[in-house]
Amino acid sequence: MAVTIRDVAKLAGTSITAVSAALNNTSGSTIRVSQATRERIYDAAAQLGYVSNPIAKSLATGKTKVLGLMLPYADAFVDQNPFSNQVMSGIMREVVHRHYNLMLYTATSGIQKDRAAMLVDSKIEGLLVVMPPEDSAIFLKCKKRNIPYVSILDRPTAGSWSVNSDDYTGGRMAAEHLVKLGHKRMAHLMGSPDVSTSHLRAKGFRDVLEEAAIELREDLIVQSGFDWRLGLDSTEQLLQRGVKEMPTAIFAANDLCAEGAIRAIRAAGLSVPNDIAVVGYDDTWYATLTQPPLTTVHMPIEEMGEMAARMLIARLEGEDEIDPQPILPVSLTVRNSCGAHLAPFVDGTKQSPPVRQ
Amino acid sequence: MAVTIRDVAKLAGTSITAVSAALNNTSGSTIRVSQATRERIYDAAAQLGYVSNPIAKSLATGKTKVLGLMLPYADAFVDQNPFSNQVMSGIMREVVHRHYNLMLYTATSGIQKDRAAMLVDSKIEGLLVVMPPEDSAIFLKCKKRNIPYVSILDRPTAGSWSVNSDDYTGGRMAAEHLVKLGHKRMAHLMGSPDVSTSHLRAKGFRDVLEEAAIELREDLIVQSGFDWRLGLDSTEQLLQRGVKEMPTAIFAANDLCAEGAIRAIRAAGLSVPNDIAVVGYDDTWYATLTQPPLTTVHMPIEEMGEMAARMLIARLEGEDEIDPQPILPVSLTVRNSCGAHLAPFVDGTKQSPPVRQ
DNA sequence: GTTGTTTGATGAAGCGGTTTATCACAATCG
DNA sequence: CGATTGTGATAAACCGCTTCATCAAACAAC
Repeated sequence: MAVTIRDVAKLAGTSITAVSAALNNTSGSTIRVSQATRERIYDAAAQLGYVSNPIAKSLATGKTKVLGLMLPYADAFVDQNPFSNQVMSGIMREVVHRHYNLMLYTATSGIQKDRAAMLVDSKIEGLLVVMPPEDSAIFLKCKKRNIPYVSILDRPTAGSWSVNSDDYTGGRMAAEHLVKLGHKRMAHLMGSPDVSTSHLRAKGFRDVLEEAAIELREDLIVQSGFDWRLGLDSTEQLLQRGVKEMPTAIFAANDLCAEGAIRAIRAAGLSVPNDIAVVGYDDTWYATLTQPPLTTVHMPIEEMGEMAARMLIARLEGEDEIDPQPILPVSLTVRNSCGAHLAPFVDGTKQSPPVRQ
Repeated sequence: MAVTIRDVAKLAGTSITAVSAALNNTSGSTIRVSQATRERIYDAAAQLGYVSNPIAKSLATGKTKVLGLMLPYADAFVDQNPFSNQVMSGIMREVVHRHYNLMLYTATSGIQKDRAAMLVDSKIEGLLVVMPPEDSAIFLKCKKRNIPYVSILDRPTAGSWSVNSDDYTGGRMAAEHLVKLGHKRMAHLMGSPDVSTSHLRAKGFRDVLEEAAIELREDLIVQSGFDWRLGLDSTEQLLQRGVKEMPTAIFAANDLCAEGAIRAIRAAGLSVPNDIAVVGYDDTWYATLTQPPLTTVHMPIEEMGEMAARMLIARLEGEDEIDPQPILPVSLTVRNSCGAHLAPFVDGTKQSPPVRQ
């Protein structure tokens, strides 16, 4: 039905081999094609509207030029969190750039985790996994099939390839910002306990308080989560301590969690940032929509996706000298939820905002 | 390297043909395999850990069991709008259920539209396109290659396959709700003018006002867009008319646009819903996060994705009797942005909320 | 003038499956 | 009992492309 390489060869009056070589611009091969025949072949191909069949090519070469992307195991996460979108954007950018394709896998409602792993077949050369659960069956499968993989947001272990951002420093930045603004009683709403990022951020937060010689209250470091409902609930509980005991600042697990915190605070008749300052994490587009706009730790999400794709492709192409566990830098995006826009720093010309003692 | 069908045949002491037939549970074929050999083959396959190579299979059968998904041409849309996530969820559900795979394509920053179309190759059997621009090169390409496609949210044209929701009725529902609540001066922030949905919704809105014998003010039906910034800007302009002339209710292009409207209203020192009621469209997860939570027209986004995938697969498998242009029903999700929760309906037991004349 | 070497080109063997055509043999039938 | 039917199995062609091994001719070197 479709026009094949044979048809081109016939029309050009050459061998199939020549067509293949000419069309692939083979350079390192032993096969040579003269300029004259090369042009005859081009003409014939153009005339017939020939496009090479990638399936046949894959079978012959053993390469598909397709990467897999496994999105995290939660509908809510995928649906509600802008994170996966951004990471996908980054991945796509690199994948397109390197002339690869992307095959999508998710373990959404209805199928078990392990069913999802089954789907990963030899159509793909490598796999990108976002926020894999601890004991994912996918990795076993990949290892058995010898499919290289790179995970995004995963605790780096020996020999693993994973892209992370600097969660520890992120935690520090949030804390440092609050400390500079004069806060003494700060709470941290921790993210999901089974991802390492949560602990690293908390550690950064703790270390800064310690270095600043601020009393570390363990009861202000509470388990919350990456959902705004959880942020709301946790904050409500913190507020029940009464004015004297409640924190003057909250470092939330992520932007959505911060949204919940802000709501709880406002619902209690208090003001952000005047009564309680709030810092988020991620700096997704959502951070501009909170009221007030959220001061938050910026995570280079797209870059992480891009980096992961780049690493995986580099590995597939046998490139050398790839750092298998890069940690991308974070930064602090200052908006209005901490009052820093009113009086940036204690050491600046303006007064620091009033902070309840 | 990997174990092939030949290895299995050798170990089982049968022909390759028999292995192929046995493992595919061929029923309609002329090839028969006895129960005894069948089991020998199963054993051998299990023993060797054989998995069939989908590439080779594709080459032989001409089918790849892969669908393509082309996401819309805008970074902001993909990144910020929960829509594409939800539609993807729906598609994945059906795709997994029917044992297909999904290949992702996007035209993100850096590559031209037409480059994106180039990427679509014969690796896919069919293509799903979300919100295609008018004169997309993709469709030409698909037609040339004879790749069937189904579009989601696209003006249905003769012979096209596309999934839509009932935008006209959606527009009506929003308007009817407001009319029931006693509003007389209503505005509509229209969505992007180059998608048909915008016009259909506006038409529904207009028709209801007309039927209710409410004066139709064309200057209150303004061009806005699917972004919250646009909603904010448009609403600010509406508010500049002064209290006597400003609308008592606004029907926004979508939830994000409604968010902008709410902000503008509150920034002007007015209240939602007491001064101005707001209705959104889409009912994405974001609608629960506006303040107050948004009354909005629910669009069955996941179902639309699922439906599109189902149609495409049905077509590929030669199934008959498929409606090529289904229109899925919408409904109204009533929350707090119109005051209906305070006094549901004029014909109910409660008083309708006070509405400025 | 014989021997290398380079250039241009090709046939044929895969890659790992599916499928058609063919065949041996046992069972059923008039 | 010869003819027909059904069952079980297989060899070989094919899907469309890459690539190895090979070769003829032109060219350079000794």
